[in-house]
Amino acid sequence: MRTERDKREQKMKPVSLHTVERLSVYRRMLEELSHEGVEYVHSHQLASLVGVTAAQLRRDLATFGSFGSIARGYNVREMDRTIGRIVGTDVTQAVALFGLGDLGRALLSYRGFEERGFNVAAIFETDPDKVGHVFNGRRCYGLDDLETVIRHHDIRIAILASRAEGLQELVDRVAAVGVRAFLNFVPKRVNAPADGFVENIDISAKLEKLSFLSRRLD
Amino acid sequence: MRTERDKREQKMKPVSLHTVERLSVYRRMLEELSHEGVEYVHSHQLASLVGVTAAQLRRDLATFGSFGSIARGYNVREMDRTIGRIVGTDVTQAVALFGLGDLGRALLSYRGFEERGFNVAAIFETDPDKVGHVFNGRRCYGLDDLETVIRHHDIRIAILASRAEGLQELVDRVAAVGVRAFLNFVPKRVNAPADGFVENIDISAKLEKLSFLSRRLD
DNA sequence: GTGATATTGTGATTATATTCACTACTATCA
DNA sequence: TGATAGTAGTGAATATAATCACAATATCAC
Repeated sequence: MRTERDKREQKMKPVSLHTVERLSVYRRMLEELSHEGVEYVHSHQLASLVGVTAAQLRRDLATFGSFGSIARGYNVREMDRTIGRIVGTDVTQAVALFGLGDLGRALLSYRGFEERGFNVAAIFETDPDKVGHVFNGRRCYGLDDLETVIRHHDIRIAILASRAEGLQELVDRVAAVGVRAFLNFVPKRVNAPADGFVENIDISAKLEKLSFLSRRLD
Repeated sequence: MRTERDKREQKMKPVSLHTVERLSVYRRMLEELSHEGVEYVHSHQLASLVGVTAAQLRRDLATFGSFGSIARGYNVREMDRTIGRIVGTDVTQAVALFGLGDLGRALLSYRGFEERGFNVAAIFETDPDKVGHVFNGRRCYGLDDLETVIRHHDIRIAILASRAEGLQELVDRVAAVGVRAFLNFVPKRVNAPADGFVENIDISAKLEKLSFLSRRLD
């Protein structure tokens, strides 16, 4: 049998995830330029600013259409908005934070969420001392309320900053309510639910990579 | 024409950075297995646990030699040690943390550093209220002492969690004292110094990637 | 207007990463 | 001991990503 998803992905042009990640990088630089009052930018300028080749930048953008004008380059503000539309941050999305330890607290005061249209609508914790209180203007719930709160706020993305124990079970339970995207800070492998995605942020792995690279020069 | 760099890289076997990143993932799972008392593991078992193909796992390991035994698989503890030796975490390395805001504080209490042989030997801050004090057992210095402290502790890796302003200048100054590896949490592009490496941890980019992916299903 | 210039978007090419598929082998057990 | 089942390591094939290089064309100076 062929699922709905198969059919859709067959029709849909495959997009490189490398490209999608770079869009965010371009976008940040575009906003910096916009802030400086720059109106138009050429591919080789922007590319050099973010450290990629001009050809790659053009190819990345061409994946989604044709946005530049010959001999004038790309309109900074327009391209910023376009990328926002592509990645889907043109409308605010509700996210839930799981775990309010040191990392969770740091994430709560991370301004990048709102800047990019992500609204931390709820916090979940197992610690009864935290449940029921409000942190940085966000209410902290116990896991009993999980389904209700996620549905009520229409949560789209879950940020995992909890303990490693029971993480997979938590993910599965959250996925069952309809959440498909998980940003995982916990140094523990989780399987993505069906039709879902897990992105891992692995500090140790990055550190070990750096260690490997710098050792190589000696 | 053949450049100096070409010659050097020809001698040195090129190693895929994808492979290096996966080594860390394998390693974490190996430690979990070791903790559970597992002595030997087959490529397809370990591969399925971490979500890669068995062929890829074997290829990754084969980059660095031949560690498994036919029909018995890989010795869990030995492979763990081997990976440690490859990435260079068999000896403790001193790292410095730049910036003691919310994120910096969270990183200070992140146990992954010590677990992987990284010792946060010093903190640097511009806020005079913090300079001179001790946080989580680590002394906080002002930028005046930068060169002295880095040399004294033989700092190898810099973790960037400061403000975006003046980041490039900071990196260049730190690189001038011999630090070649930078782990950048600041949402701002930095150019790697000559013979140096910058690894970015970009939370917004990961979020936008998730947003893109989950939107795609609708 | 018009020609000179410079840039985008893209087909063709190259480089890199992953997977396939098989060989040589080793532990196990009859 | 010898047959068997099943695995690691790897050359070959495939898939994916990055780069090259150029045709088409918009802008601008005059």
